[in-house]
Amino acid sequence: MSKIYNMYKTLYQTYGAQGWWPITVYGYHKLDYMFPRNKDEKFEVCLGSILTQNTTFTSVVKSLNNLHVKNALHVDRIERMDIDELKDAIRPSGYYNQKAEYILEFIKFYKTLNGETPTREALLHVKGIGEETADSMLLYGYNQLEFKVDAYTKRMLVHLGFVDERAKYAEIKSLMQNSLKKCIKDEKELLITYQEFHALIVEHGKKYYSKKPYGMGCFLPSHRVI
DNA sequence: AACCAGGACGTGA
DNA sequence: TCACGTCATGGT
Repeated sequence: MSKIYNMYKTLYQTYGAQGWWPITVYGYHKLDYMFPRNKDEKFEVCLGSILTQNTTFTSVVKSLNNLHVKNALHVDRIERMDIDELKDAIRPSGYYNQKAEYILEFIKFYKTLNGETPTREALLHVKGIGEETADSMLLYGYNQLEFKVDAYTKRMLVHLGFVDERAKYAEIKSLMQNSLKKCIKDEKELLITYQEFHALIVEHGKKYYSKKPYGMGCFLPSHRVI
């Protein structure tokens, strides 16, 4: 019925469960989702979401581990940490000057939450948090039904003819969410599907949508009618 | 050696 | 609104 949902099923059958978001402290790539995430995990997901901007997650793991061995994977510790020490810890994931600032901006906001789930709107007002990072935090940290769209998602959907090249973030997000909502009525299953789908797209994207021309060898069916 | 990675922001037109 | 430059380390 839904080509998008079929796309998900094909990717899942191909690559299997991805188990995102990978938590580094309690076990990297652990495949149980742990509903709901505890406080430390939420915070780690948020930090990782900032750190992973335009970088590979393996670099992020190094940064998070640098913080962890300093026992600094906590709000108060990072806040009190010397700024240069923070920059040094997150250096492996690049843009360390910007990201250190972003992290401190986020922590200021995070403390006002008192453990509550942030709204998307509020997250977007924090410097350094754009649409993708906000959805990343909400989807994987707070288990909210916010589909995460990234560069791979757009490239793939453009290549397969689902959206136009100039499609904006919100349009692509709506396409994915509306398609999946029609097919999946159970909320928890829908959430896991959002979480897995994005992870599967990244896995698939690394193989077929990182080098130009994009989509070479991609086995997913095109949306275009022949 | 060039190119890209699980982006966001600031600027000028 | 939008195209473009900038931020930076690390792997291929």
